[in-house]
Amino acid sequence: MEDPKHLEVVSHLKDHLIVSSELENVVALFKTLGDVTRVRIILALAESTLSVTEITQVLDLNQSTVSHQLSLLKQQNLVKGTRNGKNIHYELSDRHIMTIVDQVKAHVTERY
Amino acid sequence: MEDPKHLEVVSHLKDHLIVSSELENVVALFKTLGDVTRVRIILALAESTLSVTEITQVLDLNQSTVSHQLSLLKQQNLVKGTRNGKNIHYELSDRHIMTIVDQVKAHVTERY
DNA sequence: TTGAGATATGAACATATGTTAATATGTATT
DNA sequence: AATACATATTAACATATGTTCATATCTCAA
Repeated sequence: MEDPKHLEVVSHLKDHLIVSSELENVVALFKTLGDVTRVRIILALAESTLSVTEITQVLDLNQSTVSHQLSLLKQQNLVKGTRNGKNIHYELSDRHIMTIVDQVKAHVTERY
Repeated sequence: MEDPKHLEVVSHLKDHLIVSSELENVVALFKTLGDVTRVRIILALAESTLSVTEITQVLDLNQSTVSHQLSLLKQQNLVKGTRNGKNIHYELSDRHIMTIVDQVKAHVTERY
């Protein structure tokens, strides 16, 4: 009843599925994108470069929340900030991110 | 010192950034992909259709853990299972997922 | 150098999440 | 029907996560 090829494939699978540090990085990135606040910040920055205060106002968030989340986004290389006097202008560090978001949007829209 | 266009853009941004249910869905999908165990299961299923027991053996996981995580993956339409006697064969429900994973891999690899 | 505005940081808290053990449910075989 | 195997479910637990308040740090202007 069982396909002999299947058994062979499965028996060898264990050795081939390595827990690479690359996997850890991919997952960490997904985790970072798995929060509404952070994605809203990303979407806002996709429209325009913004200071922390501006993000706070535009998204109706606590200043502290914005700083904390920006810090996580920076750690993942998703945004970068450059000081401009008293303000820090934040922007997406990479076009790639929007591509990813669009990709997932497409997946979500497809269902049903 | 401030670009007048910038001010205008920002002042209108608040109304245009809607918290859509689509956003919620995108984020939920990211959150689902933001766990090593779940991604490992996805990567395993990308190689071959597998039963719960096989996943358990191949990935060295608790049977309960596998069932729980498969349940979450099913909720997000990432995998589907079809009963086959005592076993349930799980497979990726959609090619899209691997595209997304690859996309993110590319992003991660790019850094430095 | 003092004060005010902008941003970051630390601690505390409530909630969410992942894993496990125990058990229930489903399915085939005898 | 009884047993064994496969999968799902429930409850419990420890840990992780997101938000907030309070406060620190940084920068400019007076």
